[in-house]
Amino acid sequence: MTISIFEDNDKLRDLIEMLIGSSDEFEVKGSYTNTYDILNKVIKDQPDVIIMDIDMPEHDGIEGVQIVKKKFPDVKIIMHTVFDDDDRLFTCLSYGADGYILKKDASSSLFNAIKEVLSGGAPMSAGIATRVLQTFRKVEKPKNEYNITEREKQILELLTRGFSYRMIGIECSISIETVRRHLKNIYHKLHVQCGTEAVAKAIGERLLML
Amino acid sequence: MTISIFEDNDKLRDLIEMLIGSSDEFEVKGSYTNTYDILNKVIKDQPDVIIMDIDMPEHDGIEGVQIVKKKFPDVKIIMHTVFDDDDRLFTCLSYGADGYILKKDASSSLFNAIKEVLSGGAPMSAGIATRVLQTFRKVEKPKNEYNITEREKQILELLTRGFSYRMIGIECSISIETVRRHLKNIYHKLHVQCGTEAVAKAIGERLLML
DNA sequence: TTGTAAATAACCCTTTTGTGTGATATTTAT
DNA sequence: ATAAATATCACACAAAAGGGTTATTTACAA
Repeated sequence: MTISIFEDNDKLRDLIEMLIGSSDEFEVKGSYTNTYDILNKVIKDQPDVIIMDIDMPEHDGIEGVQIVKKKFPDVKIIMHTVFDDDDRLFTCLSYGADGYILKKDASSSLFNAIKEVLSGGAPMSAGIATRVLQTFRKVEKPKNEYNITEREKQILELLTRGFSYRMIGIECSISIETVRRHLKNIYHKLHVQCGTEAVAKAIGERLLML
Repeated sequence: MTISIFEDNDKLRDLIEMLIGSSDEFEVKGSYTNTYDILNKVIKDQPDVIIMDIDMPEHDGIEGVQIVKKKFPDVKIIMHTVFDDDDRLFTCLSYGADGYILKKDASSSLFNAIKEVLSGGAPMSAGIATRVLQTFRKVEKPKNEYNITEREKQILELLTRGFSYRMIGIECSISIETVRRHLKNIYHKLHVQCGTEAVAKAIGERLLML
């Protein structure tokens, strides 16, 4: 199994290289200080796994993940970084990173992570995994802080689907005047001036499911 | 640290109980064959961690997760099940499950999982973690398949914020007629009939960030 | 150079929206 | 039982939206 390393800190890079090279299972094919021309580096090395730092000068690891995964989706990429903010994390994941290990973890984590991706897993530091699962938590209740009634919600939903006042009236079997009255109340409750703004707010605040 | 177990298979339940009980760190406070009246069971046991099977007669583990997490979000729940289908997995995660371990994994996994949730992590079997990360990949698509131009996007965004045609014109320093023309083009490109529908579609398909 | 796409603008005309004001059932909660 | 929401309908009116058509300018690529 072959590994490529992208890490701009010389000491750390040497350390990782040594750590991995000392194993008889893995071989370090290349190590680099940034992701400049990364495609050719990957083509040359043909690594099974890439250890990717994020913060590197000129061409960083996020760029690297994006480029490599687009061309070689089968190459496993483990992010190895100090950053644990949501922004960078989810950007990397969306580009297809296979693992996300924080540098503050023991270096044995990195070694285990390599074995884990190779067996089809997705190694993550504890806090990272928690953050990822957090995103699946249902947005509790549509808290309806605006006191929109059921009828109003129904009408708002039809509006969202592009129904005109008249069509809404027909759909709900009520007069267009009633539709107007409902929408009037809705706009007032949502503190908006018009239908488009109401729709944007309703979707944005998850008052209705789309 | 105290544990409660929900598992209808008698043999397996005994095994888990023994496995955990043999440790001097953990104490099994209760073990049950289904999640009937689970709230009172949890109130009585006051467990730090719950091991939760999914497939149990009458009241299953999915129901259990939902009920317990709603009242006691701080109790850690590890799903321990044979099922690895997306449906059950993401349902449990949406209810707030903290870990998801497959029964086919070594039983030491379960033991490690308990330690991991207690230290704030989110233990998952390898395949599960991969499945979870997979969902972030397809989210990546701000790919403007409708060929909306920059100018059009800007105008669409103003519309979303409740600007009238006239206000958009003033904001962009163009005549209302031009605004009209742009919106006309936008509606055509998005295959919608009116502004509200366009806004709903634009937000829904992430054509613009809100 | 010519052609295509984007942005700009105007005119006409109909329908739709949004608001103000008022009123009457119907349901729900106290 | 009674008060408070909620849902219903109506009328008038100004403003806005949306559709059709045509045209000019700019920029960039074939």
